[in-house]
Amino acid sequence: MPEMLEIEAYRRAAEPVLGRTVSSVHAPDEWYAKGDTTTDQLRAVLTGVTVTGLRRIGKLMLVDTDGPVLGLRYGMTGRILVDEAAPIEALEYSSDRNDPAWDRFGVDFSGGGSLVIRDPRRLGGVELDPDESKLGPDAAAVTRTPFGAIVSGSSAPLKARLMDQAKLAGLGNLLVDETLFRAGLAPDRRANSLADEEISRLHRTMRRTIMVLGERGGSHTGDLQPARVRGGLCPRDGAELNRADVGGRTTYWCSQHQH
DNA sequence: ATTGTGGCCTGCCCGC
DNA sequence: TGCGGGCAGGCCACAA
Repeated sequence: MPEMLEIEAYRRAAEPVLGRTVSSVHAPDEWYAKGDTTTDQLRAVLTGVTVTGLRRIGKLMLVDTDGPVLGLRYGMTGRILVDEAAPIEALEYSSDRNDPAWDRFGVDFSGGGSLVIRDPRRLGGVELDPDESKLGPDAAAVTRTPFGAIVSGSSAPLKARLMDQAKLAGLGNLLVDETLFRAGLAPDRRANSLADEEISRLHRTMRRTIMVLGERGGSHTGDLQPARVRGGLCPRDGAELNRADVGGRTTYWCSQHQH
């Protein structure tokens, strides 16, 4: 599913639309307009604007224009199509089918081309001028000191804290499980129980994991990923993996080396 | 404020 | 062969 790595790939794929002007807006799904935004508003406000920038904070993609900022969320199954081409053809837990009926939002540009969100399960959404201050620092960029404060500032399970987008933006279920697997930390530890050395190790490991999986091609390319099934065994030491709900998400971790 | 829970969306897969 | 239940998780509303 799209976590920050996939959203970054989407952002890069969208770069050809920089400088283009929106000629028409396709917004057939009222459910897909989030916050105070309506589909009428999307059509009225975006028609005629020129794209001036493309940014990403965590899983939120931001399209800057000479009008409002357009915020795009992809949920679990959303993909981007730029000029009819998809940079990522298949997603974990999504369909291999590719049905235009799943186009929930899109814009056409003067002189040709388009930007479309195709999302079978409608878990993504579109919002005008989203409140960027509601997100914590991006996980790929956060430095040790603020990261330490984020981890230490909560008694919630470590995994829940790392997935709290208001505190740290970008990690989803797969990236977090892979990071904790590599760092040797148990997801159900209380976040504020980590020693300084463990926080440093977690910070290093998180950033390295984001980098490595980014190079491999996505959040589903982790070493733990093939073992994330019932009865799976730890790829590092062969021990049984624990499977439990942590932070509201199905979580796999090694019964031996993650403490 | 923090933390935890449940529901939403829908396609796919498994077992009967 | 068809059918139904369970499952996936990002996000939000809500409760305590």
